[in-house]
Amino acid sequence: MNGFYPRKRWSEASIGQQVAAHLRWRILSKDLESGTVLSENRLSEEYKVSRSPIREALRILEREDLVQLKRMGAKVIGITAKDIDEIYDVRLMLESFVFKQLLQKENNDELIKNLYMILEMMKVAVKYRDADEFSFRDIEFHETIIQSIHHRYIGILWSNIKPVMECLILLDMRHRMENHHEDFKRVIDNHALLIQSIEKRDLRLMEEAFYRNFHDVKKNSGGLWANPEFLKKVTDDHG
Amino acid sequence: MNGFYPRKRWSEASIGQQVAAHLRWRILSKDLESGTVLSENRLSEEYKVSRSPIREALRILEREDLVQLKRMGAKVIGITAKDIDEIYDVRLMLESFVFKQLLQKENNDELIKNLYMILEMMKVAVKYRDADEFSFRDIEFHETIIQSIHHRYIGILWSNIKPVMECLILLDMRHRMENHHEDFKRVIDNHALLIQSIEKRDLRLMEEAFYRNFHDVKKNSGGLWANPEFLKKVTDDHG
DNA sequence: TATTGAATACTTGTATACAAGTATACTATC
DNA sequence: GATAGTATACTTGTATACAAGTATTCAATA
Repeated sequence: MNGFYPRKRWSEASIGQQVAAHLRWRILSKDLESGTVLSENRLSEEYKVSRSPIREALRILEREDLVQLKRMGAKVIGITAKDIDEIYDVRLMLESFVFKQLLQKENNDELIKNLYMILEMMKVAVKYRDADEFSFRDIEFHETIIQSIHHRYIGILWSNIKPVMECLILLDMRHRMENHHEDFKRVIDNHALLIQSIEKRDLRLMEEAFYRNFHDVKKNSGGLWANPEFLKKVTDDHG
Repeated sequence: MNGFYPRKRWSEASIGQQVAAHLRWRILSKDLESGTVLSENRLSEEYKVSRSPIREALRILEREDLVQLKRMGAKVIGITAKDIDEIYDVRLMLESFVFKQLLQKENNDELIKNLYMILEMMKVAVKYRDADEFSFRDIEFHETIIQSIHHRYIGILWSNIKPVMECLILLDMRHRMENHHEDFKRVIDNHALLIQSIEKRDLRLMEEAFYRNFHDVKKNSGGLWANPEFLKKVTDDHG
């Protein structure tokens, strides 16, 4: 398994949440193949905990559509290349919504300041080649935008896709940091562009920034999703 | 409490899901006031079941942001008038996204056929003054649109807001059926307009249909949200 | 009177026990 | 050999037991 998460305050989470995070990681990194059937008892033995937290974990993953709870065991659903495209689509949808709301506010200075600060931190993370730190800052960047309008249901929706995105970005960034370090400049630039679009209230610019990021992340560059081996695994999944 | 749900195959759901549905109803119908602290033990006694399903129920409601799980008890968050506005916003966002995807398909006949069928059923429900049936068909109508593009994460997001929307619509429609029966013609018309916009691939028409429905549902007509007494309760909540 | 401190009651998180249902494997029979 | 039927092992759903931690209450003391 790809080294799992950085131990980032997991200690204060319940065992169920920890197991969920671990299973999520295993599913998204293809350690657990799609179609695998998980039994509460076996997981209970494997993780050396009782069934209660295991059940909690499976419910969490069910909500994220990573497993399907059936009469007999929890079937791993996993994620395909198409799904990865789609989850980025959804984030774009959320941020477009937010952007339009921001246009109606007279003052977004606070948000812009925060975004620039996060951007600086992303640069530092690149400088020190810390893929994990970069990933978390990346997530924080987008979360900051999305939460800036204090829209309850937008927040709920975001919280629903966040864990999966976090895993995907971590996986991707770790891969890039190893193999395609030059990518990060482009990613940074795209984020800078995004801030500027908010500053200038320029919808076109925002869409361009998104389009570029979309392209850079998923197609033209050396991301994990462009890795034929990984992609094959990902594509075969739902076959 | 407002009569609760019609007993619609609840039997096959687990106790936890049933309790969650019941609590959701109590929260959204303001039977349980915002700020109330629920204890697993007390709920366990009240519903005459063990803590296991109660815990499951509370986790479900936490994901829907209806309660906040704290160290000591689960605090009811409830819902405000602003929240109701926002959840409709979010559904509009989802359906706009879907609409744009539908524009790229060459053939939406199947979807359109299904929508017309559901619309007919809504008319029948009105004719027989069955508010519950109407509500479920209404939900089904929108769900049919949203699921039509088979977009995994859009589906997940919808499943997240669906239970709350279902409750809200049920509450609202029951109220209208009693007090403002004439409203239903307008609602039907708006839905017909929405189908036509898909048929004609007319984005403007869709937005108009949405705008009308939005207005009819929440502002100009005799819905529950226009009921000063209920609205006061709703507004005071987060105070 | 105000404050400190201990006892108590209540909270959640986890482990375990039990019940009901399902798939599987094996045996007996045709 | 094929099939029907039963026994067994495994599954989830629910109930209960136990542990650790927190708020509250109430009394003793400054």
